[in-house]
Amino acid sequence: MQWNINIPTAEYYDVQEIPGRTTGPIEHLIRALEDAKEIAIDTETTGLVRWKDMPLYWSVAWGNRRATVHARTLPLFRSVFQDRSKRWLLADAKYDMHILANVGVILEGPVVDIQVMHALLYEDRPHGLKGIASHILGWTWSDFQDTFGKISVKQNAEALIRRAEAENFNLLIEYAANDAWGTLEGGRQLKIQLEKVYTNSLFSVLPPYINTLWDLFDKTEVPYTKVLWECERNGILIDQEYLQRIAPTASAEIDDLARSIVHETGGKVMNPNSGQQLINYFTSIGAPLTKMTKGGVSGIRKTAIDATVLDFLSVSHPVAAKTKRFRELTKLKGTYIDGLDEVKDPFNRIHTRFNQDVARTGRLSSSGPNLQNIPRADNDKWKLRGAFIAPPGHKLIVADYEQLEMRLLADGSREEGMCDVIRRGWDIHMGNAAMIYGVPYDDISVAKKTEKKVKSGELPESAMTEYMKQCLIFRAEVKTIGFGLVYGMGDGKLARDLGITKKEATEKSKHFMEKYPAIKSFKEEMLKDATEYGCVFTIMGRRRSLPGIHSYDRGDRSKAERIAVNTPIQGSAADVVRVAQLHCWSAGLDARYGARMLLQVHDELVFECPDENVEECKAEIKEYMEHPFAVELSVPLGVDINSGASWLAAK
DNA sequence: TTAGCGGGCGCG
DNA sequence: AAAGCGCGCCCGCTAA
Repeated sequence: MQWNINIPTAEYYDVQEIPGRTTGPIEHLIRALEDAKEIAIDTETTGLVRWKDMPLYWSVAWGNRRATVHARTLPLFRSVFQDRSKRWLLADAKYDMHILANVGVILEGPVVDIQVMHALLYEDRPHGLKGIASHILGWTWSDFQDTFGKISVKQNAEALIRRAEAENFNLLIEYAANDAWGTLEGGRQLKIQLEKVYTNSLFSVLPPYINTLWDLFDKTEVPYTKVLWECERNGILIDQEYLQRIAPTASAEIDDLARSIVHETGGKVMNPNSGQQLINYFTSIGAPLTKMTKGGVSGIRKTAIDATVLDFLSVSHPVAAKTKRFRELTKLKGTYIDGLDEVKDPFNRIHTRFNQDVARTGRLSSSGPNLQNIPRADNDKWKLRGAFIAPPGHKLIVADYEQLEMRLLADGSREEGMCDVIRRGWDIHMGNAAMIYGVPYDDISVAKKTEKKVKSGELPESAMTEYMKQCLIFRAEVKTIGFGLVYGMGDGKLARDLGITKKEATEKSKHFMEKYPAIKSFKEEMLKDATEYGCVFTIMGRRRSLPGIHSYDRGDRSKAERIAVNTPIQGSAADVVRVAQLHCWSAGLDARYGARMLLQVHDELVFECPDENVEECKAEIKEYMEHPFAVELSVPLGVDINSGASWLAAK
């Protein structure tokens, strides 16, 4: 096969020369790498578990050479790995960094993840090494499975590689060296491409040193990879006994509920988690099922039986209420109680992956397990956040941005009314309601407080006056409209959410826009960018292209328009948090306080800190988070920061 | 047994 | 005419 890139011969090295196998003495490779400034590196490992698995082979590419090397040589390359002036190129960098760290190897220089580079340029394409190679280099080679065979229970990665070692060693050398060469060449091309893309920001704070996507990548994404690697490496401690205590209770409760449902439906529903059985049952008793699902990729719409439908049916059918409860409990049990238990390390710590190249907006995603969707206390009878704890002598510090997206909307639009609300330190939704309906802020505030006291039984129902109720309706309306406009909500959905007619909803959103005209202009500006340039920008100059914006399909076009409004807000929030994390990291909180960053949950950071340093550390984190940029935004950023023995207690 | 899909639902 | 954004995981179901 002829490829349109040059592929040098794969060299092989081991601790000592092996006639007919190695290419030369290992010292030659050490010397060559000592001279190299830019090196791609990859590992072949015993498996995919990042806190446990070990390297078997590693491969490197630099200049116009590539080599595969036995893992036992790694200690000999100390001088190479410790050289801070070297740039390392990797694909899925954090994975290999974990594997290397498992044998004591730390890459001290900057680590460049070509998957993140690719994600900045081509949001809608696959960012895996093989995907990048075929897309950017026009080069494909046989993947792990085609080279070594399928990983199964009986044949794990190590067994497969050992077999190749014995049976077809050259194939192994070739495969490993391909990965490194593809990474090096892909990285070189992507750098050239990133340098060509000039970027922009609607907001005023884009630092002068960011002109192109390469600048954005080099200044923020590259150091961020290491920050995230440390978060992953640290992991978060789990209270093992806590989980063990609630697991049987949960099982028993679920079983009871299931039995009761089977009984009440006369045995027609054997498994309340089966949508089909539920649909059959409710149809058989003549219950109305009108809602349809979206239909997934195929677009085939089916009868929906989700929480909204079950709520509706609950009024006349107790089975529906029980089914909903059953779903909630099995979700908690399966995903969070059993799920977390299965992935903890021997020290009861859980290591999520923070994916830097997944979300189209520039947000992180978290997986294996996802620690960004742990239930909140108000939605979880077992208080699972209480199972995430600090070790003895430590506290968890939890820092939350207050209304970050709304504040960025205020800054981006320069809507004076909204900026004013924020500068006064008002609650954003109450303040907006006051501005838009011309009601005194204090009245709404009093109404909210009274409502709270009535709910807790401290005050009688009669304490709520009609006027107070009206104030709260104003607040609820403005809150829904506010969130809705960030997501591009239509009036139909707004009407449904507020329980009013569509005509009324249209009136209300019109009224909102009349009072906050700059918000309207902001939306129009984003749509203009999208139409003219085919992309929108975030505060740090991240781009998202919108191919659907000129689609002839009205649905696709509308979707692109909603994205055009949402991405600058959601993506800018992600940028702010990212920059704050970089500040926290470069401030050396670990060295000075023994404080470690553990989690990022979009607008929230979680740290672990020795008791005696908690207050000082909190003050510093708050400062970094509230002032991420050299230039101040047009509104202040607010951070709510707390500490406690657990994630639950620190809220 | 395994893989992929759709529905549903947890979070921000 | 109607249309909310961004994720990942569990479960049931079907096909291979």
